[in-house]
Amino acid sequence: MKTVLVDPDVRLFGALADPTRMAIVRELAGAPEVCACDFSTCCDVRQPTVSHHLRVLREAGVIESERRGNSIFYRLAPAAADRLRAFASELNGAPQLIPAASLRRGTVERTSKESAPLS
Amino acid sequence: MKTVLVDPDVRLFGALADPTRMAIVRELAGAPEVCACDFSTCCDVRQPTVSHHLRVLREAGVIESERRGNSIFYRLAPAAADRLRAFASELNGAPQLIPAASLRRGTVERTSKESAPLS
DNA sequence: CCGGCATATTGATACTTGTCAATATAGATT
DNA sequence: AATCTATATTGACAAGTATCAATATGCCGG
Repeated sequence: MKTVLVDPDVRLFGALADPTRMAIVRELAGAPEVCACDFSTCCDVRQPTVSHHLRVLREAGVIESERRGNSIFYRLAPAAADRLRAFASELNGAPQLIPAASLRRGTVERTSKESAPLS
Repeated sequence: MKTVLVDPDVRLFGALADPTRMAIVRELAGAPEVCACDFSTCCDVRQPTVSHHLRVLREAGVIESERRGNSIFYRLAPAAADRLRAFASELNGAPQLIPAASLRRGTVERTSKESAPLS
């Protein structure tokens, strides 16, 4: 499997980038845990499809599973929300090497040819 | 286009669920803005592919663009990180209707047949 | 150990998507 | 206007994925 070749963040976002899986995740966000058998109804897909999506979510680290008797219960992985927040911080908490203001004045070089000031 | 039919969050995660787009986003996280012409080199794809990915990211609300002369400069949309954090809160800040402890004691009913206590 | 229930896997199919070469569009410069 | 540079669009193709029916596996109760 390519499983290990993909960036964990890309993996995480890929897991959340499907309407059925989003429905599963939102269902899990509203309860401490949910039996696998309950997703089929709420997501309007057949059982094998549910099973497939649960696997994707689990392998991406979004959910955790626990067998109890015949049933398997799923819950959100505690780390999932943290990983999202960490990525969010990566976005706007970035080390600002060059102050945006100086760029606006055209006082620093650019990698591209264009160097006109901002409109 | 189905454009408007898809959940905005699914759209957002879909935009981040590709290694090339992730590279673009990370590049943008390290600088106030980047010229479109610079992504082709850093992401090792041809210009039309870069253009395609930039469109996906823009339509998902991840990035903003601004034309300046011949070039077009891109930067991260300020709201992007906030949306990620909001979703993260949706995950673990969920309204806990039933205290997890009572479930653990088996004092409430479940939608499924299984009702054995957690291991 | 057998039948029944819950979940997983397989195989097939339709749809989506990432990529590129070729071409089009838009702005700037001469 | 002609042309150059930068970006976008188109069309084609390969690869990936979501879905299902059919089937397999695993667990429990008799």
